[in-house]
Amino acid sequence: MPASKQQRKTDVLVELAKRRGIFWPSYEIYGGVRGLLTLGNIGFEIKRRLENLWIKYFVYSRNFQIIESPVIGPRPVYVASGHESQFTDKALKCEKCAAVFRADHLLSEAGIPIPEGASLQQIDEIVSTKGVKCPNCKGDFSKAFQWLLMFKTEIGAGTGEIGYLRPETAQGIFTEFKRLYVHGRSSLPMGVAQVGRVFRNEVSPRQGPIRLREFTIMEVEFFFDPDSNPGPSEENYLEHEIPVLTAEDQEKGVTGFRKIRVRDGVETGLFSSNWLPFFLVLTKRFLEALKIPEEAFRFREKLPSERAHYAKQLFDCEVLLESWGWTEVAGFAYRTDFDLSGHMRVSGEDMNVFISSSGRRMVPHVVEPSFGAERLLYALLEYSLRIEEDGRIRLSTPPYLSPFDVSVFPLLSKPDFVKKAAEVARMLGDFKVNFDDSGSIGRRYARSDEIGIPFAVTIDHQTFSDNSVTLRFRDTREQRRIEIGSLHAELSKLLSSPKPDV
RNA sequence: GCGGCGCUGGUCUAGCCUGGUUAGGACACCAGCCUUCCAAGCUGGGAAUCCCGGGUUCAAAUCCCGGGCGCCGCACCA
Repeated sequence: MPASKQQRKTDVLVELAKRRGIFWPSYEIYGGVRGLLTLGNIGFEIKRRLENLWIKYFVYSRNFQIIESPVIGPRPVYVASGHESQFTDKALKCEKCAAVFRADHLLSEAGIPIPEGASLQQIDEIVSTKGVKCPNCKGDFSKAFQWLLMFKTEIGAGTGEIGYLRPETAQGIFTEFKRLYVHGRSSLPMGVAQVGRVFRNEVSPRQGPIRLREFTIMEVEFFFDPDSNPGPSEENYLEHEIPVLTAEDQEKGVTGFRKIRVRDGVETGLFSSNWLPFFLVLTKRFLEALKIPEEAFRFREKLPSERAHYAKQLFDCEVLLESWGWTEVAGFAYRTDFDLSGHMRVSGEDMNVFISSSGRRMVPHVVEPSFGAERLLYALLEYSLRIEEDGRIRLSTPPYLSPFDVSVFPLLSKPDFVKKAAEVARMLGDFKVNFDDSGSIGRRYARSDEIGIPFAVTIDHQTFSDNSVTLRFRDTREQRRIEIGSLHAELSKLLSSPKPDV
């Protein structure tokens, strides 16, 4: 077996990504910064198409709103959201061996319950009165310290007004809720989406493109009234099967997942809101469109101890990756009215809405599907990567998620061939065309396959006599002769993306 | 954060242990020739802060110290 077959896909992909301009570590000339990544020409386009497909599935198909809010938020926003106090690790550092522990984990493992939101002083007191020592070396701990996972900045010159870089896009939706509700014709349910950069000052980011300090989130805040809109009015989603690993199964030590028909899950009370399984089914359709294999993703219900501070119930969508195992690519949280109530309390603005059917006023509840774009991009690339027997690399991305729509090549790099090829390339101006006339035809096909361009049009001798070209398919290397006149229509058909059917 | 290992043109790497010519190769790239379909060949070419800083030495890619980044394990991952 050739060595190339035993190569890790991760290594091949990372090498390809650097060499062909998909992604690479940022600021390398200054030594690099952990957790920051630059997307190149190819990576940018694949990610942009991935985002567009997500928008098609999660925004357009449901007629949701989509907005773009600032990356910087004033401090009160993140006081109200609970991030300033909760999106933080209180940590203890051993004075002897310098190991760092999360205070809550360390103390609860030692059988000492600590009060919710304990202050640093309280933790120091507990540590000294209970005589807690470092589990590694029995050394003493220094004073507890706080590690805030949000990036902090200052708004304005010398004003001292603290701002935070957003750790999620959600708060930019919640803070605008009153206006968005009017734009949404003052009725529930209502979905508002956002795609944008978020920032998390991770203690120790690693795993290449998987754990980043700055990345792109694609999320929907879905507002509803649990009494009058407990779930979708259509019932199609109930008949779908989804791969689920429940909290109950995990507590029993089960590690696999099982296929659950949504209707059965609903009837056994698995879901705290029926909007959760609806979005899980939509996500299953989305991952199918990404060609992530059926056995390679699952929805894992998070255990109560793993849940974010705002979540009543949380499912992660995990994709199985070669190097990192089951990896979270999306989270589905039932946030209840936690966020709007928080902003109501801190800002003093009334977030209640009037429900006509019941004549009642209430603060809307929220279910939030939230996707990490870079992780999905990586998963897409890993499951698209093909390493041929002869060592050739091919990215078998779905056509609608490829960095170019089509390559156009002259068979030979002679002036008349090149001229004709340029003409055909111009004619296909509605598509993103990769025109290449350097090297041999085989080399050009290889370069084109390597970055996943699904189709190639080649101008050959016959083109000059009957105005036909060959259309080559990346995955099969099959070639079909086609009239130049029907090329546009044929490509449009081949490049169309699927529609969510939920 | 802790420990181990690593870092050399765009990519992958030889050289490092045992300090000393113009830091070698493969692939990729560019130009020309050739070429009737899958990384062919020929000729020429460009391209390297040997991760950064300091130290030892007549002399450092090579030895020592500190830092950055990467990988693996531990910890962390609202």
